[in-house]
Amino acid sequence: MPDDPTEATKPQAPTAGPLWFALFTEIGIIGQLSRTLLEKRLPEGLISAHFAVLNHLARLGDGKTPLSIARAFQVPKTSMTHTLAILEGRGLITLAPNPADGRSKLVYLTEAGRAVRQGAIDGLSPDIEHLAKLYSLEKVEQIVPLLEELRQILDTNRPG
Amino acid sequence: MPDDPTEATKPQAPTAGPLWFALFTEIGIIGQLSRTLLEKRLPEGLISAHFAVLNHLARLGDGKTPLSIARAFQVPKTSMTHTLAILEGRGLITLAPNPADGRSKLVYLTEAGRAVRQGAIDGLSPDIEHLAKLYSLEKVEQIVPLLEELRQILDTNRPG
DNA sequence: CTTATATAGTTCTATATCGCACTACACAAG
DNA sequence: CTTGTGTAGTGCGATATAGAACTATATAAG
Repeated sequence: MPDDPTEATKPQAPTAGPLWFALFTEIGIIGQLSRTLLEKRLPEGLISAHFAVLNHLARLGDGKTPLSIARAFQVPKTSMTHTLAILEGRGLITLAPNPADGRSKLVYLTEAGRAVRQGAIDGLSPDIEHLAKLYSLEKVEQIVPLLEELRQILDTNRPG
Repeated sequence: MPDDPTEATKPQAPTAGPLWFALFTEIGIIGQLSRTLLEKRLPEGLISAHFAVLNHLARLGDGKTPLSIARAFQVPKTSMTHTLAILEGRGLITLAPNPADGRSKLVYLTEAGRAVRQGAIDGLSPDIEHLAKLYSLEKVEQIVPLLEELRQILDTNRPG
């Protein structure tokens, strides 16, 4: 029935669907491209998911639990266990028992972890400057709040 | 030196970097959330990457080569080989030799493939209607062209 | 025609992601 | 204290992603 051409004659909301699809498609591709860009600036073997954790801890403060980090990125906790094991193996974070809860742990950045994060950020700055020449700051300023709002809506209406 | 506070007093482009970071962070998280949303509406075992291929072929016409599809999504061709093998195994596409190039193949949607795609789209329409109540169409219309432009810039300036 | 180089796709292998089942601890009820 | 229920994290297995090396075909140079 959605293929019925007469459907399209409905006065309100003629076909918002395709626009939403286009939105998510663009977001998917840009996500892919930016991930690739970032990973070129990371030490061998580190990927976007690893950086994301380092960045999260540096920006919002470390001493977070693994589960809270997993939730922040909307990934299963098993994935986070794996990511944290890699980071710990590389000496970029340390895992300490949570004094407030025996089931839990707390994640702390090491100096090496901070350095890797800062190095990636510094390494990206030429890329960003280059982008800034081609895509005006005004556009970025326009998009970011719109995306933040959308993210929040998707986030709070998750279970579906 | 990027931590030097005096840096921030530069008249032009005081710190565009963090804004760009925020942009890509939001895009990453929204990508993650929308992927999860989509996968709830797909048949068991099919994921976002599989749907993307079906959708691509349905929208732009089938008879594409595997490599062209890989490029459209910015994934390595080895990943596409795998994805296509899954889709073929499920009877959602067929792979035919390319009469114009003996090295190459052409990908065609089967009726089952079209049906799975349409089923996912139909299944998503309640979700989209729900989103549309919380996030105005105007905002989507505002974002999409901005993202398209950004994607194109990232796409053409890839090698870095 | 022969050779050199480039391209499409696959195979192999390593790592990432994620669901399921499990353990350990927390906390409330009794 | 004991029991029942919920939560944090892990181990394991299945599938996804991606780089390196390989095969087969195409195309250009001579």
